[in-house]
Amino acid sequence: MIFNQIERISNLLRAEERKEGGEYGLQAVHMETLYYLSKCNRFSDTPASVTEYLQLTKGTVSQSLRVVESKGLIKKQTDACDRRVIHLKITARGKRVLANSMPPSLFSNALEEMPLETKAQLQTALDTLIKACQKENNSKSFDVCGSCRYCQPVDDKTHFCGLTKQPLSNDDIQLICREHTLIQTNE
Amino acid sequence: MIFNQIERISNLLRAEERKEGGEYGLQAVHMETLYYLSKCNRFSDTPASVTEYLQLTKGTVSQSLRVVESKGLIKKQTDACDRRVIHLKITARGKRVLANSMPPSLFSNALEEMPLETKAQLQTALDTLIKACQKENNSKSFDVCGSCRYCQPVDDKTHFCGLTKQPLSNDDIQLICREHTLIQTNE
DNA sequence: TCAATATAGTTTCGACTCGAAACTATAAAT
DNA sequence: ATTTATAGTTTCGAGTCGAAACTATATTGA
Repeated sequence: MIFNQIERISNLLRAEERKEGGEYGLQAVHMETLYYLSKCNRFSDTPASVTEYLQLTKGTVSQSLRVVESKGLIKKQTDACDRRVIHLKITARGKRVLANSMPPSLFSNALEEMPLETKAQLQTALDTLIKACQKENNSKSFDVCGSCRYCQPVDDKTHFCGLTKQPLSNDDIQLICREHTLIQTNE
Repeated sequence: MIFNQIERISNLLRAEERKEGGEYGLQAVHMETLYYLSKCNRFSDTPASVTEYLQLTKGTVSQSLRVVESKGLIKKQTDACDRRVIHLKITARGKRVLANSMPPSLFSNALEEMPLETKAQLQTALDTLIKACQKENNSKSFDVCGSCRYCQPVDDKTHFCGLTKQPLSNDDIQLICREHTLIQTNE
């Protein structure tokens, strides 16, 4: 029953993405890519990360990125330390498209209409579901730094990533990281 | 925030559909088509209904259906009353594929793990969200007969559809109908 | 240190999606 | 009986998608 609902909402979302993206000659997967890039941290804005997030092949993603780049929505930047790595930066134009389209108005309006209490319940329940899926997938949780086992508080303004050995700001820890690892729970 | 979660779950679902479908040479949209056909009623198993449900164009759907048919998962049947209309029937093979793949195990397992109370809250909250989306879309709600304004109870075993003038069984009213219309609420 | 191996990304191919527009066929309306 | 509407198909071009071969850079290790 819940799966029916998820499946339906997923189709609604995809239809909206097609509709919104269509105005700019974009496909649904382009919108999903752009949206991911707007939510991920500075270690996770690479073709490989997009590939893992969407669970496609790197060849497929490479082609889609070429299209999105050709429309002037992202820009490629070679990493300074590792010249194999490319960072995908959303352009000003890309940000405008994204701001107009995501979330699609169908969802922002529907969510606005919902009672606050129902929204709070929905958020908590979805969080439980996502965590269960992440556990089930047992790798690649693609969540925000704040909920990662490697994230350590330093003071009230900074945190520290035990994996990349990099400092993280309060803004940083709200971004999605490809290296995100679930906090271990003993059961 | 809730939108982030929905977007993530939607990507997880699509990835699972690709994975499960891939074993049979099927694409994600093929899985969604098959799943829809397994959940819809006898008035709604047509190419036009699939088109409206997925919000694609009829040309696109026509081609996808040809592929799904060529793999022996559905069969086309011309309607007896209106020879323009085609009914899409899932074959035994199609049913087997569907039973193996939908819901994908990632979701059935994750849902199994969730506490009953959380599940109940999730279901209620998702229902509210879907209803809000249906209202926002103001047409094409694609929901089960039971929640349609045209559905009238006759006795404890049968109902009656005021639109198609057809009797509906208790099983029937749990299937998705393309003519589904929201019960009007005065606000 | 230099060769083997691993990693990040691109390219190419073939099957398929997707929208748009032209098309066929049947039914309904006038 | 002729329009008009509806259901579905076909064709075209751009793009997705996976698989496999490819380039380029980093890392490993003998």
